[in-house]
Amino acid sequence: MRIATWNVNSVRARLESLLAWLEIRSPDVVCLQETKCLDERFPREELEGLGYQVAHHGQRAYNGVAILSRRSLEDVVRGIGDERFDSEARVIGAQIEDFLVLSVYAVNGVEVGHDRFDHKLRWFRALRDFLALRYPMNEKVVLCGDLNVTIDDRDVWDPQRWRERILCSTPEREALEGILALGFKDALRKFRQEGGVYTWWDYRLRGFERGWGLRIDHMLLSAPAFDACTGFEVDVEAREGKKPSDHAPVVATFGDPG
DNA sequence: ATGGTCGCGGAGCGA
Repeated sequence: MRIATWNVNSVRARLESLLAWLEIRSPDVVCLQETKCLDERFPREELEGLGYQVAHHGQRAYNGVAILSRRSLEDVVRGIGDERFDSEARVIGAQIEDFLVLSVYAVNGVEVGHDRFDHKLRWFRALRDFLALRYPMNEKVVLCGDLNVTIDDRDVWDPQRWRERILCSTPEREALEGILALGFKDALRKFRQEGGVYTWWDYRLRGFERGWGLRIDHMLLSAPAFDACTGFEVDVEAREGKKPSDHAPVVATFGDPG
């Protein structure tokens, strides 16, 4: 079983690249973020044509999350059951065989001290409460997505430059730590301890060409999922081509590496 | 400190 997560920055703008990537990599499950469209504009038929069942939770122009699965997709949950936050489409979950999969797009927060920064911290607390209520950690829980936070300075190309700035600040890292404290572990760190693994590069700074990256897309695993995880990679090549997303896909393998 | 590039939707907002 291979599970991927990818912030595509508009599923419609990225459809050609996404379809080509799915054909080459053929993951069993794909969590998408920033689909940026209503459900009726989601390219369902094209994805079903590649053998995927589709669950989408979208809105007009912003946000939007989806789960694609070549295996049976059941018990779809949209939102976190908190009306303070569910006007923005940021969370979708589903059961896929013995995995509980979540596709999450965290609040960005703009900058430290901004109104949206405080909103981001409150949103993380609400997400934590939702997970604590609905996701038994003795199951194989796979929380995927653009969490818009670096876990520590190994996830930052220039920690001095990014010190206490958005995506890297102590309050954000503590908010993410609140999720991890439920019992999740960072899939990457089962395999690699060194820094320099990034998933996002700013379009504006021409960050990819300069190696100016951050790791803000994560796969957080419950202990049973962590134990079952046999591989992890960031597909940096997908950030290279023409008209790329600003994020690279992350792919984890569970069970037989094949 | 500032600006830079995308995508949506058709001006300005969000990232």
